[in-house]
Order: sequence, then structure tokens, then C-alpha cells
Amino acid sequence: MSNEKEITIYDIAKQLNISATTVSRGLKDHPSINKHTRKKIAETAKELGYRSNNFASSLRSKKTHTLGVMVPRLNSYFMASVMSGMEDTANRAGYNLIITQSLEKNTKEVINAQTMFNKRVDGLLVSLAYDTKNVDHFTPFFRKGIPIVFFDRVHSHIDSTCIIIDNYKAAYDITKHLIEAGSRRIMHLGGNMLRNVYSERLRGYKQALKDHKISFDEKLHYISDLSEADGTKAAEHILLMKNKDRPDAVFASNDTAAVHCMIRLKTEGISIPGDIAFAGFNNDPISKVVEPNLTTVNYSGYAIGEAAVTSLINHLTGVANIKTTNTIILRSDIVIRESSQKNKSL
Amino acid sequence: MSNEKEITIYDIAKQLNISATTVSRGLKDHPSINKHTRKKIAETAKELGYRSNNFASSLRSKKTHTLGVMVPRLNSYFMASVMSGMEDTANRAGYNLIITQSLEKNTKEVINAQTMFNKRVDGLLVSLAYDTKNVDHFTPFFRKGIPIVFFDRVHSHIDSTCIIIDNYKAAYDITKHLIEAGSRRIMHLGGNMLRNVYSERLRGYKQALKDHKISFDEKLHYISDLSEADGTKAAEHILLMKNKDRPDAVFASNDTAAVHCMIRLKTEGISIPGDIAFAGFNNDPISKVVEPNLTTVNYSGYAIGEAAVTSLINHLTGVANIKTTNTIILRSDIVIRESSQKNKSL
DNA sequence: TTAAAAATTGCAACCGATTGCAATTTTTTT
DNA sequence: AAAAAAATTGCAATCGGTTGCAATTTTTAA
Repeated sequence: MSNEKEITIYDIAKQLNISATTVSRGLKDHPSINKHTRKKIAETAKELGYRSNNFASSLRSKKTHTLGVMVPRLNSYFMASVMSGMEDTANRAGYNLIITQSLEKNTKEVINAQTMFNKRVDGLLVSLAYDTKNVDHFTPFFRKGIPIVFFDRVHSHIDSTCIIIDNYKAAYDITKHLIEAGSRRIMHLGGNMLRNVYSERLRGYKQALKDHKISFDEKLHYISDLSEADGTKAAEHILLMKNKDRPDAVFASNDTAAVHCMIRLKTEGISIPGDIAFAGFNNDPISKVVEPNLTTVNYSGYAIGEAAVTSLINHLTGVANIKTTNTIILRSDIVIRESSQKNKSL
Repeated sequence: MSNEKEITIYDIAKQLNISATTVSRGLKDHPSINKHTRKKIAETAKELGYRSNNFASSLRSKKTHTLGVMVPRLNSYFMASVMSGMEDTANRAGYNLIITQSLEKNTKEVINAQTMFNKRVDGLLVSLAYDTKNVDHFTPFFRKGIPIVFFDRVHSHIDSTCIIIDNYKAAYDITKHLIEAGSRRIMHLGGNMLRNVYSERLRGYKQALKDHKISFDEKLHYISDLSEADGTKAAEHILLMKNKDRPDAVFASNDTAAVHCMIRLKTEGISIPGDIAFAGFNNDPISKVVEPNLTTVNYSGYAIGEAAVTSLINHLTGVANIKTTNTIILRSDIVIRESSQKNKSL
């Protein structure tokens, strides 16, 4: 609890016998300040142990240098990677992150949006909650011209950039792979159709079926939250099906559900991929641990976080316009492992 | 990019024909403001769409309502859970979090500490990097009386609270369990001894050996970063040992290393737990997926995050003194699964 | 009814950086 | 060497709450 006085630009000014204005400008390399003066200022600042006061600065300039991040949940490997990428990128550019999670509830998302608005973030990075139907809670941002970048679980809106992977293509490819590896009755464990990631994956799955002359069977579309418990439940659902109705493969919209479905089926002596092949989505660490290893879609959370922040900051600094760059699609690949290869001996 | 003017306390004051002072006090339920006036103020504020300006407030009050979080890495399940707990708790109390990661490098941790200092966080939540030897980079905080709460990877310092689990006891218990389940030559995959979590776990392991009249063998102490790759390397190390030297059990300081060590050994036909039993630490999702399921130590990252933030905020608001509550130990339990049970048929 | 105590409210300075515009100094041009 | 242009620097208002202290109003006590 010391009382060393904080050093301000006024102290620097006094020491150098110049005005605070010049110090303020000098510290941020304003072009109209003499090189020599600038150096003097920098030296004195360091010497006195000056640290700038963001609040005074934000108060006057109305820039907070803070970005709001709104995600459904933090505690997944994917989202942790995203955060990691965001933090790195934002930090490097001198921005802070304020993070909130909706816990998949629209109601909490609405409240969080309000919080962000009150904190006066310069911009927003959003991945939508499971059950969010509209984006009215973001209108205050749109109205004030505060840019929003959606990532992963996006909502197309005229005024915002979206950072995504090609969910349709990834799902198409992985379904195609399942078919080519010998499966015909492929069940899809999907998420809420409100979310692009899940509806797109369903669309890719359906198209792949169609292109291989397999008709889509609504009974093979199981919608859930894709949690561990839901994976187990899906397995029980399968176990209750008559033998002839049972799928010979499962494509799940995330690895967690796929893996826990597999585990449950295995305890009933069902052989994987022999009886039922599997594919997931995310390339979560568990996909490399489960036996047999899970075929899945790999894409970098870190890269998504990085791209989202870069895009937002570019827009804030005027380098790019959010209305022109509307969608950025990042790379994803399918990773083929044993779980899907019905007709290949390993 | 609209230009609707921001509403300030002056607007509210004018509307109600009272002073800004009263509005300011009324908005934060200052006791000396009349109940009736307070209600009027709240109503008008809502009616006009007032939102308080944190910067003006922070500038004057010198409180930022921001907590700094410094962690080694964000992208692990454990840390993501911690963050989740912190975010929830901080948010509820009206605090923001600024998060940085050291990526296990002391050099980055030092820079991050500086960043935090410049952002003028009200307090700090720290889990130390892998190779941090001293905490000199935190002296500016101590000097200014900015409280620091260490969690998980802590550093005992007279002025700060530590939030931990009883690593010694957990390691002791799990080692004891391994012994009682039929193992004698237990290898320990540990982390850097600079970090309490790893040195304490080693200590517990050693004590359990001692209490069971098993002498500690330095050759059975393998130190690494506990990454996936390190787990695999540890397995290779074991495979290179002469048969008589090989351990009949492995206790790893985290689940990641344990699991990837298991996986590698299994590919060489080593049976688990028959040939080598296993135990890990963390209760990471992978511990429930690997076969056989991994015996491990369970403790809640969420609870740690929650406790750390609560403790810090209590200190900031004067409810508790950080110098008196020095260490908070949270609950942990060992979770016994198949990987450790040598002498039990399953 | 009046004095004393308690409850309310307001004044005005302050927190520290930013910025439009004017003033001054330096450099370039003629 | 004087005039014009360019480069530097400074004045002073401003951003929007906060707070010590004084002033006013209301309540309670005598």
C-alpha cells in the first residue's frame, strides 16, 4: 500500500519544460513532433517510470482498446484453442479481451451482450448459443456502428464478417469417405439446426448420400446437444433399434458425442468399425485416444481465433471494411483413422 | 456509425433538476441519498438509456474493476474449466478479466506481468510458467499493494493467498493405492521440480513408497513437460529398460502423459494393468476414454477458479485480508478405474 | 415552539490524456 | 534578406464521473 505518486504526462512535461500536449503526442509518435523531442520524451518517460493511464485516454478518445468475446462455453479443447489464438493476436495489437460465456443459453447471451455494450467494447467476437433464434440483442451494436465478427457459430448479417470453415464440404467429404469405406446406412448425430455449423454439416451429409444414390432416412438423424451423455444416449437409441434398422455407420457432429457413443456400443459387444463405423468432427484430443482411433475433421481453433481478431482489428483501424469482407473460410481436412474403415483390414 | 449522443449523469440531473453529484450517488445506492430520489434517478436513467462510463469512473476512483489472469496455457481442459469458474464469478461481482498466457515461458510471463501492471488491474490471478524461478516481476504489484492470488502453480509469498489442492496427499493416496493394488516398482512421470504441484506430488509418491518399505529409485523418476510427446517418449524410455529394471506401474503427474505413455506401450503388446499399471492426475476427459480407463485424481478447475476470484475480490472489497487467509486447499479425490488394478479381475 | 441532530443535496475541484486551432520556430524559396 | 511554406509546439477546453466539505432541509428532542 505504498503511496508513490503516479507519473503523468504533466510530470514529464515539467521536467522537460515543454507542454503536456507535446508529451502526449510524442509518446504516441505523432508525426508533427520533432524526432529529437520525441526521443527526449521517451527517455524521460522511462526514467520517471511513467505508465499511461488508459482511462483518461479512453475517456477522451472514446476508444477502449477492448474487444468483447462471447462464446457458448470455454471449457472445450476447441474453444480453448480459439481463445488462445485470440489472446495472442489481440495482445500483440495492444487490445484486451473481455470474455463471457452463454453456457448455451440465449437468455444469458442477451445479458452478456448488454454487459459488453456497457463496457463499451470497441468490437465484438461472437459464437452463438445453442438456442439463439435472432440477433436482436446485437442491434445496439449495429446501431452504434460497433463492428461484430461472428466465428464458428455464425449469423449472416449484412454488417458483419464471419469466420468459418466449410462445414458443408467437410461433412460431405467425411460422409463420402464413410460410404467409400463400405458403409450404407449412415446415422447422423447432429446438433441444433438453428446453428449453421450443424445445419451445414447435415446438408453436406445429405448431399453425399444423394450423390451416392442413398436416400436420406429421417430416422437416422438424431438431434441432441452432443454432450458426453448425449453420445451415450444415442448409443442406447441405436441399441433399441431393430437389427435391420440399425445403422452401419455413425457420423457425429462432434468428437465427444462420437466417442461416447462408441464407448457405450463397445460395452455391448458391437464391433467398430466392423458392425458400425464412426466419424466425428473437431479432432479433439480424445479422438486419438479412443479405440479404434476416430476419423474426424481437423481444423485449427487457434487459426479461427487469430483470423477473427485480425479481421476485427483491421476493421477498427480502417485497414479493411467489414462490409466488403463478408466471410472468411479457413482450411479444414478430414483425418482418416481406423474407426471408419469397414472394408480394410488394419 | 450513428451519432446519438451518449447520456450522462448530467442529462439525468438536468431532467430531474438536481445535481450531478446526487445522480452519481443515487446510481450507486449511496446511503445518504433519499430513497425516493434514488428511485427517480434509476427511472430516468433507464428511460434515457443511460450507461455509465467506466473510464470516467476509473479515472477518478482509480479502480479499474478489472482482474488480470496469467496462466501457462489456455488450451487444456483443466485450465479452460478454471477460466470458466473465474469468468462466472468475476462477472457476477461486476469485474472483468484480462487474460494472458505465458506459454510456459518465463520471459513471456515477465512481459505479461508488465502489461498487467500497465493496464492497472485491481488484482492478479496467477498460475506460474514451467520455468519461472523467482517472482521479481511481481514486485511492482507488491510494492503498490496490488493483491495477487496464486492458484494451482503457486509461489508462497507473505503477501498472497494460494489456492491449491493437497497435491502431496493426492499423490500419496494414489501411490498407496497402486501399491495396495499389487505394484511395487512404480515409476513416476513428473514435471519440473520448480513447481509446487510437481514437487509435492513427488513428495507424496516418495512418502507412500517409504511407508510401504519400498525404497525410492532415482531411475524411476522421469522428468518432462508432460506433453503428449513426452508421454510417448517416456514409454520408449521404458521399452529400452532391461526387463528386470522395468516398472510394474507408472504414476504420471498428468493424464495426458499417462495416456500417451499407455498408448505407446500397448502398441508393443504390453498389457495394462497386467504388465504395467497406470495412474494419472487431473481427471481429464481422455482418462475416461483410454482403455483401460485411467485411475486418476479428480479436482474441479471450476472450483479453483471460483475460489481464486472470490478470494481476490473479498480482499479488494476489504471483506478479508490476503495476509491472514494465506492458503486455501480445495477438495480432491482419487478416482479408481481399471488401469491401476493389477490384482483384481475385472 | 425552538434548538439540536440527522438526513439530503450541491459546489467545485479533480482524475490524466486528447485535440482543434492558433502561435511560434525553422526551413525553403525567391 | 525578405517572404512564403513547412514543421513544431502550446493553449485551453473537454471527456464524465467522484468526493471532501459545506449548505440546506427534514426530523427528533427538549
